[in-house]
Amino acid sequence: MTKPLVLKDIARLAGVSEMTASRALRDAPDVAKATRAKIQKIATELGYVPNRIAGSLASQSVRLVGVVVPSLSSFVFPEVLSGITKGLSSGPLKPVIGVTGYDLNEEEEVIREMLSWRPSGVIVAGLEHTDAARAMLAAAACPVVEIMDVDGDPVAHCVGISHFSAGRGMAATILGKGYRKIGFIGTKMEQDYRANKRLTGFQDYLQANGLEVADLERYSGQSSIETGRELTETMLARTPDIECIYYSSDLMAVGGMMHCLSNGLSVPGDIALCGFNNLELLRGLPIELATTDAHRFEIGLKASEIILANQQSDETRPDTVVELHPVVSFGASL
Amino acid sequence: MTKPLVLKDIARLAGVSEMTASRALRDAPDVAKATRAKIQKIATELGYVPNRIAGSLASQSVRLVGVVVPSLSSFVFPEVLSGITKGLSSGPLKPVIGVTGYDLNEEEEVIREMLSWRPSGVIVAGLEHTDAARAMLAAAACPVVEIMDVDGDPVAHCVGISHFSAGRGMAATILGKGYRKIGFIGTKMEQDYRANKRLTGFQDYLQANGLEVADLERYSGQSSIETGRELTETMLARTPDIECIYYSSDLMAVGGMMHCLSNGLSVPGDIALCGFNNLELLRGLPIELATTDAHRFEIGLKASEIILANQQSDETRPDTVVELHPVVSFGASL
DNA sequence: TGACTCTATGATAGCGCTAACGGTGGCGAT
DNA sequence: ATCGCCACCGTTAGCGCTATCATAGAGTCA
Repeated sequence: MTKPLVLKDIARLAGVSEMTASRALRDAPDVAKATRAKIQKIATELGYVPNRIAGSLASQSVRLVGVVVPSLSSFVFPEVLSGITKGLSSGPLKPVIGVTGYDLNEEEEVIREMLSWRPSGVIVAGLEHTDAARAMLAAAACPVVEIMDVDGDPVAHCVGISHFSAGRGMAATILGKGYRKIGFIGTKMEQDYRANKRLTGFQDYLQANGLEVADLERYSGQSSIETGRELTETMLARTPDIECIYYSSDLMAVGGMMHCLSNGLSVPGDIALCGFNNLELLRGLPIELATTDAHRFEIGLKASEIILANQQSDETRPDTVVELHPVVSFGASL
Repeated sequence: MTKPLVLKDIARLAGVSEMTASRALRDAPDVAKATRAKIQKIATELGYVPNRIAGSLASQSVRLVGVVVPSLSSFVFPEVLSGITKGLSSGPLKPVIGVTGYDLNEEEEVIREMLSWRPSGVIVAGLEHTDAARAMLAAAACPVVEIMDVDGDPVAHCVGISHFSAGRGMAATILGKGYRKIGFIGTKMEQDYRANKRLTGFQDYLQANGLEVADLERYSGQSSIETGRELTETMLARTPDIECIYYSSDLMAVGGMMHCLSNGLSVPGDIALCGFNNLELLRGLPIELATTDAHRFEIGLKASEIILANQQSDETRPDTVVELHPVVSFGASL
């Protein structure tokens, strides 16, 4: 315990050179079966854990993929991570998560940190970055995939949906159902670009149909059931004849649903509700919420596949852009 | 882009030695102001990102703390991570997350992977590990903190609550309210040790009062609102006169609540409900759920403080064990 | 037997950075 | 002048591994 165990120790004890020990422990070829077994036995017994810092430096390869997301508590990114984990599970690459808190400067920091470990790939949520972050991503010596969103100018590869058209799509669905007096409840956070794009798309579609958002309520801070509930109450008090509310997130919409349940309002009879993301959480609620599936798992999966496919760094290979198409699930709340 | 930028390049361009460049970029002392500025300017312009692999190897220090958790989608660990992030935010240490999927063999793998990077600390959820994992943690050259649970035999430092007494506490609360016919709905997953400890504590207390669990329902897979709802329905159909159900997680209890809301059952009139964790999610629901606060944020915070406090590796310093005490919040569902 | 494999192992030389120590020059104190 | 001291910068020697090439030995074939 006093002296950290190094490869040299294992080699000495096994009576072989460091090189042979290294090969044996990495399952590299060119080692006799008996030798390999002996070395591995000694290493296991001593609890030797190879120093990957040294290994990575020597081999100039780090089998890690940096994943940069804004938040883990918003319920949306864990599923993206599942997709990434699934996609990488067959190979030697492991995901490493970095969280930015929806702060572009923090994101720049996290990206710098990630790149300083010279990973085999980087996956970043969103298309909006600081100039420095964009420069780093563009100059990175590994495949880079921007995920979640396709409305913008990707640095490199890109997998996501158009939040603009998700907003339009939901507007179309709502109008199709005959609602005309429509409210929107969404985040005030400027840096939640995707939520804002949905609002823009939503407003665009309404406008194109001679309508506009009848009432708009915005909140700062994290979306939550509680906030959704409060703002729904506020909006209904202010604009009692509103027919339908579109929320920038399912969680907020669930809050709206809870307000209705608590106050004896029928959904969609008195008021129609719809959210965004199609969170797992929606299953089992008293009312099936209309929402848009954002393909979170598939986005993660696809992103990891792109990383895998670009390992042999072709450099000349063009950047992939994969646009998935958001699907409105009607639910019973509309 | 063809040739990766290294420190030597920066040094050459600035007309200084590698050592001076290194010092300048690390904000280390013994560099003249003007020299430092020049070097940093060149580095920024060229988008140089120091190679931390090399840096860490040379300095024999990795400013990373490995955090090993079973899941990110269960809503409970993100808050622990917030605590850790908060605790580390003042210093140079950064958390790195590993996910095990409640699988001890996978956990062993993740721990090995973490330790192979020679981190400045490791935080692991739970006290149950494979023998190999325990051995690695015990032999680790950095502070190790096991979190969430104190019922068991910690390898090193430990911060958590007693899930056994959380179970007892909720049983006491329920009995105190006068309920006698009590059901339990919990995970079947053997490896969710903490949930099982709560059940044991719960049963113990009932038994000590001449009672036993009137009906028991267990599920495999992740806990969810949907599953909670289904199993509540099953249990109420089988044992209609049940008075109170204790769930192994808030999410399941919310499912129970949703079943009641949908079926016009009054809570706690017809049936009382209680969960565990005191998830953020509970705020804003139509009925305030009785639950036990597991101090998730504080656990993360405290764990990171222990890591910080043990950086100067005293070796002789005794292991810290911090037991936080779960707090039952009565709610309106009991 | 020599020439040629092929397998298993070792010696050497880094990977890109930093710790540790060694200068150098300037300046004030004696 | 001599010494000491300090601020600044450079030289050297690794950190713990692995890529690469060299080499020993055993087997193959003409």
